[in-house]
Amino acid sequence: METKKQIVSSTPEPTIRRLPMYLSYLKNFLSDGREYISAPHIASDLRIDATTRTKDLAYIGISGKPKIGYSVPVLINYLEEFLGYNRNDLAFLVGAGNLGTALLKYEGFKNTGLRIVAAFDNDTRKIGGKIGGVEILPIDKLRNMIERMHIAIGIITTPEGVAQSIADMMIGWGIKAIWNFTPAIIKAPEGIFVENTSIYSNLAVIINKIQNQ
Amino acid sequence: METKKQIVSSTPEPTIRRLPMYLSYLKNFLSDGREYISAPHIASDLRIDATTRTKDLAYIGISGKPKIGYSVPVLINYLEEFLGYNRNDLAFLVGAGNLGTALLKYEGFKNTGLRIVAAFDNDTRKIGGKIGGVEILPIDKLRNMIERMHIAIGIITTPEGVAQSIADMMIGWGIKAIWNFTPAIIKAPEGIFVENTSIYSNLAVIINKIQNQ
DNA sequence: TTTTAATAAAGAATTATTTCTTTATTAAAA
DNA sequence: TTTTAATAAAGAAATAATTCTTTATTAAAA
Ligand SMILES: NC(=O)c1ccc[n+]([C@@H]2O[C@H](COP(=O)([O-])OP(=O)(O)OC[C@H]3O[C@@H](n4cnc5c(N)ncnc54)[C@H](O)[C@@H]3O)[C@@H](O)[C@H]2O)c1
Ligand SMILES: NC(=O)c1ccc[n+]([C@@H]2O[C@H](COP(=O)([O-])OP(=O)(O)OC[C@H]3O[C@@H](n4cnc5c(N)ncnc54)[C@H](O)[C@@H]3O)[C@@H](O)[C@H]2O)c1
Repeated sequence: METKKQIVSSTPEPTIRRLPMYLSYLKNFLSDGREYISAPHIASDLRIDATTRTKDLAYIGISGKPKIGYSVPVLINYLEEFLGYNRNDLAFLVGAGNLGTALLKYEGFKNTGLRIVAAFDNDTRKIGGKIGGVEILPIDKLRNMIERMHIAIGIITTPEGVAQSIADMMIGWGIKAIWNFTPAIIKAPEGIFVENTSIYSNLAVIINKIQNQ
Repeated sequence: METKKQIVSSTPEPTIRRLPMYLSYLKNFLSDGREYISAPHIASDLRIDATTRTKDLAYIGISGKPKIGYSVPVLINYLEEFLGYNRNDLAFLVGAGNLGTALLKYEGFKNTGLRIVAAFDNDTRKIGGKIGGVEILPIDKLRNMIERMHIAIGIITTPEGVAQSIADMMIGWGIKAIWNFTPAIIKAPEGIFVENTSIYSNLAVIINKIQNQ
């Protein structure tokens, strides 16, 4: 039987993961007052092959001028647009513990399009309080709130053991993407996107490098 | 001119990043009381191709039995050994703020080989105190402490702007690997390994997925 | 025993990503 | 102007990683 492969000409994931790095670098560069930057320049600073970088930027639809390079402010604009920093994506966070608190207090999200509009916990001592200006609500309000506010992104910072059940709830009530900070492997149906921020993966790479000198 | 390519037959990085996932999954599986597990079984649960998984496990030197699968306790042992969870790798953390505090309090590191033995900050209100049982020391003690304790791993959770200067210090005094949680791009000489845990990269992937439905 | 079916292992093919090479463009210098 | 050199863009090649295919192994069933 013949299967037709669907061609989804989208930006490669490695590219997407590199884009915030360019943005951080360029903002820094701009603060030095320089207006144009060239591919080889970025490449040598970032230790990425110049071609890779040129292609990354081509994906987001910006081109430079030979002999001159790219306009840094334009580049920054394009990157922010592509990364959705001009959008306003609302998210809920479940698990206002150590990590949850750090995320709720995190100033860095202000520059991105992400806004955590409420947090949920099952610890009565936390419920009713505010962290980083965000209210902590009882977990049984989650359903109503997701449905009412059409929240698309759910952040999970609960203990590993309850992560799947929280995810199931979120998905059931309409969340489209889950940002999972726990080591749990979240199972989700087709169409629901799960992104893991796994500190253990990073640690594994570090330890592996150290072991092999 | 001819250049001879050095063949470093090491475990691929994607594999290394997946290993902690297997470990988490298998520990969970073990708690159900089952002793053996097969490749297709893991594969379907983890939504990774069965071959990929078999190859991943082959890299860490474990083989299964046809018709039976792998012994879960043995698999767990091998994974923990490979990931260095039986080692005792000492680390320093610089920047005892929101994120630093979460990491210092994090119970999860206890199972891994990583031990954060001291934290450093330049905020006099924090210095002298303890977070998660770890002492907060003044930043100017960093040199002496790294040299005396032969610390190999440096964790950076300071504001982005000072990250490079902290890294330079760490490298100068003998740190071999830097775990950078800031969005800064850390420049380091050959031989010093820098691992970035970049929340922005994760966010970028999520937003990109949402934008393209 | 012999057969069967589940499974691991090895190898081949495919796909994705990066790096290298060539060509085209253009601002600045001659 | 014309030439030069820096650079982007396009295309080709190489590399890395994943997925598919075949073969070998082995415990359980017949
Ligand atoms: N602390 C870190 O630095 C860090 C780093 C990486 C990953 N993580 C992971 O993040 C998760 C949280 O870690 P932490 O250190 O913040 O733990 P924590 O115990 O401090 O926080 C967990 C929070 O979840 C709440 N909670 C528990 N069950 C709940 C439920 N059923 N519904 C709603 N809320 C519930 C708790 O009340 C608590 O506030 C863990 O899975 C951990 O592995 C933590
Ligand atoms: N908070 C989060 O959830 C989060 C998530 C991802 C990444 N980050 C990144 O982690 C870093 C820290 O974030 P945060 O929210 O914890 O910020 P924070 O301001 O709470 O913490 C920064 C800490 O660094 C200390 N510090 C500042 N300059 C220093 C110096 N020169 N030497 C030693 N210590 C110094 C400060 O005193 C403070 O304690 C930032 O770069 C941020 O982008 C934070």
